Amino acid sequence: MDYAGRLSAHLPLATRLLMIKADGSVLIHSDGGSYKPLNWMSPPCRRTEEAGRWVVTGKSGETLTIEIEEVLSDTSFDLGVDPGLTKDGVESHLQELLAAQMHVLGEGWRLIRREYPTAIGPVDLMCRDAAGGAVAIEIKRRGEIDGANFTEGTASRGGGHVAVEVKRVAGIDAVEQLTRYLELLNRDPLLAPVGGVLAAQSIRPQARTLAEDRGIRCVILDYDAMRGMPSSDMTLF
Amino acid sequence: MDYAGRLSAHLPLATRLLMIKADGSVLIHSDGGSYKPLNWMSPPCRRTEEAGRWVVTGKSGETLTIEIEEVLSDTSFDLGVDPGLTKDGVESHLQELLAAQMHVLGEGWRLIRREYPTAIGPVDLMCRDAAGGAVAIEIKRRGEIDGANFTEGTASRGGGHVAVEVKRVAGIDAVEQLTRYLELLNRDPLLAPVGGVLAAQSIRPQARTLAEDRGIRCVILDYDAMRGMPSSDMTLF
DNA sequence: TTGTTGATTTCGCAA
DNA sequence: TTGCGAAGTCAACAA
Repeated sequence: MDYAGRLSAHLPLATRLLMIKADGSVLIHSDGGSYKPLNWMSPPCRRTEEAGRWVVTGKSGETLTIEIEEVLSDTSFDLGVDPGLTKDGVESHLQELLAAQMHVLGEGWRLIRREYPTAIGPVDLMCRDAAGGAVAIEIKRRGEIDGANFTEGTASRGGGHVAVEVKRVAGIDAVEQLTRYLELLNRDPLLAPVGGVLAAQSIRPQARTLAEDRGIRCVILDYDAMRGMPSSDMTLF
Repeated sequence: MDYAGRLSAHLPLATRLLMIKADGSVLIHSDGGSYKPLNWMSPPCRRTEEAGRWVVTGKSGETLTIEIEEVLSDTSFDLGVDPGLTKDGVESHLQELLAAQMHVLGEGWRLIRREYPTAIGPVDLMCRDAAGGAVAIEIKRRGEIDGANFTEGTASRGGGHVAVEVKRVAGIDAVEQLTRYLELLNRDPLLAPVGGVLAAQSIRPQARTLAEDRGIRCVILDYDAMRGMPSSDMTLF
């Protein structure tokens, strides 16, 4: 095998596993290492085959040339469409954690339901604070809060309803989104008044300023601490 | 498939390609994407097999559970030992190029040695400018210079010694690193005074500002042009 | 479209 | 063994 692209690489003659995916990409695996192949060609690419010689040409002109001395096995299957992979331990995991540990938001807080539906989209968690006020929570892992703390920010207003937004990587839009939720939720006489909480593992100063200017409480979540607390531990670390 | 480790992941039932390498590692590939499998278990790991159910346990206790509904094909081969891969065209290649083309840094510059040792680490290249001043070069491919040019930056000071740093992906730390080298090198009365040059394929404005503030010359390397010059051109770009 | 950041990163080198 | 930086990184996501 010879590869000529951003770098040059050469593989001597040996028994290897060649994989051709549906998109034409080619992988050359050895019998060890990790999931990374010895060499490969990423899609999009074209492959020409002639007399034991494959030439795979990538989009940018890089070439992967494979000389095939002997074929030990050659199988082909249509895998069909990929249903996709679902990962937890990320957003949804933090959502679970916070749902199971409402107390980190305040004494007496309790969950109403997850993925609370609204006209402009679901809020991750809906709950009530100690005074019985409704609380909406949207979960993401890291946010734009920076330097805030549970003990900081606008205190939970007794009896007031609180919407909690936990953003992952968002910018100021997390505050904007929470603001939209609050506007909508406050139109419901059964919920209003609804306060807001922006919760994240970290919040940028800009977002915090904007949030607090709108009376939205800023909350920092300690993911490691929360992960150590709950009863269920599907994840090991 | 279910994975429980640093995160949790689930794959629904579908036709997939399972690969077991000689070291026991397991790969689950779909028919697209890149060379990265949908899921995997890195070595070292152990695998137990029972009634269409594989359980792969990693070193740290993470588990990969695979339920096998139907086997379309099952082949096994001993690939033997891997002769290994040889790569060119990365850092060392650019180091070679610059070592062979000192003239791109200035007329009359010449190489002293590659991997020049210092107490805080090796400088990739040590050379002398036209006036006989010592020059230290550390090679990486892309850097944090952005918008600089050979004709820009602090001009090579006649007779002064110049340390040249060529960073690949570094941030401002490239400037810091070069600064440390310069401090150390300037303690050597046989070398001092030693100037600095930060060379890269691109440099971020921040780094350039910091560098030039410290009297470090900023240099952009034209990799394509440099590669086109020498006799060998195994790589395409 | 472009840039930035995280990854079950992997991989290499050096201390 | 450990730690750090590079990768033909890949991939998700914000600007």
